[in-house]
Amino acid sequence: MNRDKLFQIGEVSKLSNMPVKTIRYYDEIGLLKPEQVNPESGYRYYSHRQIMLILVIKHLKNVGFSLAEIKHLLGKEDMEYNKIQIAKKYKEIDDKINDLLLLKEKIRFCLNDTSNEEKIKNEGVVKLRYVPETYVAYLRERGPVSSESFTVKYCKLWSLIEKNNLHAVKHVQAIYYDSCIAFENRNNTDFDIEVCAPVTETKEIPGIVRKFGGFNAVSAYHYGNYDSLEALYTKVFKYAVDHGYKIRGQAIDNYIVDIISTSNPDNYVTEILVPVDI
Amino acid sequence: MNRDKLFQIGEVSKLSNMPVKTIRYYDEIGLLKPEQVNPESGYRYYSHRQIMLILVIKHLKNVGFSLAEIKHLLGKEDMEYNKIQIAKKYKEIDDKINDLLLLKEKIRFCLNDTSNEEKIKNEGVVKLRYVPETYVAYLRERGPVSSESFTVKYCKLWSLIEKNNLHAVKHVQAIYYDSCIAFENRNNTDFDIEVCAPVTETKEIPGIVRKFGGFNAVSAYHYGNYDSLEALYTKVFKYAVDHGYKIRGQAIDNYIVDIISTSNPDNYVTEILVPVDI
DNA sequence: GGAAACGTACAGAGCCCCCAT
DNA sequence: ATGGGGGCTCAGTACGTTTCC
Repeated sequence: MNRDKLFQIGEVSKLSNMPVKTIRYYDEIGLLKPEQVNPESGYRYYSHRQIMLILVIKHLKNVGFSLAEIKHLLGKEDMEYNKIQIAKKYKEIDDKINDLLLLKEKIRFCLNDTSNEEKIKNEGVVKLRYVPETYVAYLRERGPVSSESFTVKYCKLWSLIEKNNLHAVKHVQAIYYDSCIAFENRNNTDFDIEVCAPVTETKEIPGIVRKFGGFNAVSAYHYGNYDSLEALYTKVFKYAVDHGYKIRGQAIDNYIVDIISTSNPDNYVTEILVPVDI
Repeated sequence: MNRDKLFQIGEVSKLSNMPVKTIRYYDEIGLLKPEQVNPESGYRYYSHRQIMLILVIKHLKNVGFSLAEIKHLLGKEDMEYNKIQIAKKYKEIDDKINDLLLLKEKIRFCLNDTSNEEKIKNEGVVKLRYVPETYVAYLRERGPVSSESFTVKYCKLWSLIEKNNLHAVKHVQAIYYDSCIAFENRNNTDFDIEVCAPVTETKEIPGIVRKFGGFNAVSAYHYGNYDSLEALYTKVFKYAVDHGYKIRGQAIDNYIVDIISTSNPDNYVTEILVPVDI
């Protein structure tokens, strides 16, 4: 039976279009042993059946099996078993596609956000806008207004998102539930603050995901670091009062471009929102 | 400025939900250096800004950047550059999705084929069927009928498919252009044989991809190894003659279940086709 | 006594470099 | 030119030991 022509590793490589190193590696891990090995030179010799096997391995690799799985599959000659494995792999690939589609969606938001940046170069312009309804993962806690405490809140929010397998998109927001007090009592260290991030999931989960938006708000864009946010808030509140809108009592920072997108605070873009009833 | 609270690595780990080892590893590769290091103990101390950076790193990792890319991105503070990189990554993901969709399609064919297997348990039944039009990658060469020479032909066909970035689906076929001679001149070593495989691409490429099918053929299924294929061919030819069909002069092996799907030749399923004009 | 540090090995699927024939 | 082997990649994880707070 072994009177078939035997091929050297280089010939096999050329025929099967598979690097020599890889074929040697397959021998090493026991996936594809040569038909013969010259005990003196260590040269490997392959039969045409093994070359076919390389094609089979390629096929299975293309279908997404790992080398370990392929080794297992080649061991069995049972069709049913293979069919089950392939069906499983099919589902795996479907899941992977769904993950990537979500990821794509996420990135699309990033791109949109940064390109939005160009059309919102209306620094300091105050106007009324409707905030559409979305679902957000949220974390509401009392605490001081300091970047350190914000960091902690964001971390907690993110842990929440990760632990519940949610998919956050777009930018993060902070809601100050007692903004009116805040502006009078600067050095208070006990504010009622919520940080939240829009997610793709569209159902409420008590304590984790809730609806946000669905109201009108007076809005303005702020560029640069957060030192001068307050002046803009004063302007926005004044706008609401001047137009006779009823202020609901919260203030919202909508971090369009923040530390996630740029390391230079001068590039920050923040929309501030004061929800009102008109 | 450095009067902020500094965090030990364990605290950072708990807050950011990132293993201690990983944070240390990020220091090692220079991705995230601690704010301070105690020169005596080697203890690392992080500020809240660096904890935010961990979230940024997580975000970028989620979006598909490698650690090296992230290091590069964090080095720059230029928005435009980041935007370009993100757009690039977006395209990468889109490509990956398309690849997976093709792969999914490919697997769907595998599953269909093997489930077809059940409904074609009509061993030896000869009947007329229409072979629909498809596009196939093909390789037509003269040579002997031996498994060795077939191996070489398949390898060449596969190289062709790979080099032209084609996407083969379903099973492979062999077309014997001088089948009539073949049955008389068994030991001839110079047959006109074509091996081909259906591809998803739907345009002809001269010498590589062509249309196949669009004709009627007498068909029968063969189970097991190829030793007894010939008897079935005789039966099929007789069927064509008996029904008064005009034989076109080729014979086609359609390898439904072959070495790619099973390692046991007893499980092989081959459809044989003799194209006819009715 | 828990938490920090350090060093080494391992995972998958190969790729790259150097040396011998 | 064609073999062989060993070390390297990536993004960590696991194990073991020692030192620090």
